[in-house]
Amino acid sequence: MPKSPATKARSKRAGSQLTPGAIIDASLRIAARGSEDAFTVRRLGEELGADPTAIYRHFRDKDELLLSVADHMLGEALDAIPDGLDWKARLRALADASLAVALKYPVVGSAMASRTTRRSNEFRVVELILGAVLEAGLEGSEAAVHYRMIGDTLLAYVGQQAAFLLFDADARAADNSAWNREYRLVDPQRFPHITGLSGELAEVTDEQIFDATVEALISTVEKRAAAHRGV
Amino acid sequence: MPKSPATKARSKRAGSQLTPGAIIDASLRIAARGSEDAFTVRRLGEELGADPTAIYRHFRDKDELLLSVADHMLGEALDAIPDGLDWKARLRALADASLAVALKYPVVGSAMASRTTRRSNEFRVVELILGAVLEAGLEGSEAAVHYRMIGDTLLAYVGQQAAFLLFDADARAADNSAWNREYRLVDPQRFPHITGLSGELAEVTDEQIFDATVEALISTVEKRAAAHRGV
DNA sequence: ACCTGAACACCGTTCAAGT
DNA sequence: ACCTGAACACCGTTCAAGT
Repeated sequence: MPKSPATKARSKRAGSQLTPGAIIDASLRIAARGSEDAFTVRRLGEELGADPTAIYRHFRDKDELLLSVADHMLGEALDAIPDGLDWKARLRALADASLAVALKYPVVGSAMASRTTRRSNEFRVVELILGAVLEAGLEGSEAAVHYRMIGDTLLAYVGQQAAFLLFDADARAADNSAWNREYRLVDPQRFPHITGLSGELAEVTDEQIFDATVEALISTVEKRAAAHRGV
Repeated sequence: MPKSPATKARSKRAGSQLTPGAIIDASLRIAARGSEDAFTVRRLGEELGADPTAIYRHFRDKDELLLSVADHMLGEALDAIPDGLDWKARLRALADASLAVALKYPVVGSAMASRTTRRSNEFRVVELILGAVLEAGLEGSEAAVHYRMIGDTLLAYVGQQAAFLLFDADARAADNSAWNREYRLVDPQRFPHITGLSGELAEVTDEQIFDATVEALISTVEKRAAAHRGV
């Protein structure tokens, strides 16, 4: 496809037709390769067939590029959420889609865990969460605080999972097997609870943890809304 | 104090008495300077009065050093938790102490958000959380899953806050003022909830968000324990 | 107006050489 | 047995030079 006649005009001078969109697309392709391909300015230049420093004509620095890529990812997550869901199902769908997109592009997912893109798709996410907590029955500053609780917790958790994917295979394996190694060998006198639950601890899955966290956020909103109605 | 006669023997050859403990202490001093002092191998050599590469005689690589420093931080957090608290107060104290220590040494706090130190103080934290959820009334795999929910969520949240502290002042200011800038200028037709709550959103504090998150974790454990007793 | 490429000021880590 | 210091293979970014 890159060699078809239709694209000839765009490449008459190799790599000289850079646009912000083309740079973001190339960034997403590199990010999707996870830890196998470092997301560097030089690698990005290669992917674009241009000089590594050409991107500085379109983005102030790498951070601004990352924010734009992250906002693109939020858009991808939002587009995966179907219409017509009630507030709980909307929050669950947002959580699942956010995790999926962060694991798909882990370099960006982890780098953006403590940032705000302040771009259009982030506005859509905020509007979605606010709509959910308002539908649940929260109002005013209580709605605002609980939106932040949900947004920050989701972002942090999802970024944490993405960052873990970026460690080299050895470090990941060591962390994953810790429950079956270091935690099995712990002194039963000093750590009776760890010893007593070592089997159950080794069997907990990432899905169980994520589900429990999301349900904790949802049921907290529900509980606050019920308390509010009771007043 | 470093110049007292008692310490003379230790410094007859400048910087030649490195120990893992001295390297960890120097790391903590650098980390405590936050974004003002980069936590690099070269900077660490300076702080120790030794060649930058001397630390490789005591730690396999920088990651192993970071894990040791992080475990030291967990010890500092644990030592700040008083005895005799009930399970809810213990979890609240752990959350507060973890946040405090991560904000005190933000470089390490943010780098370790998705890691497991597998060292002694981490065992103590696990034992504390497991003890709390067991005291609340959870058992077996339910205790294990809820321990992971609390541990992972706290670590992720606290790491996110620490990472935010590391951005340069400009980026931090831009993120903090977003609620008073970008979010105020949003299209009221497309984003009615953001528009309606813009005042409340700008006033939410980090403390409110952290408290709401910790209470969400605690009340989820309480709710599950009550459901369990009901069976 | 945009792209190039040399250059700068950094990183973490290795390894032969010292003591 | 431990420390040194040159060296390597990287980073992001700047800036004068090209077109």
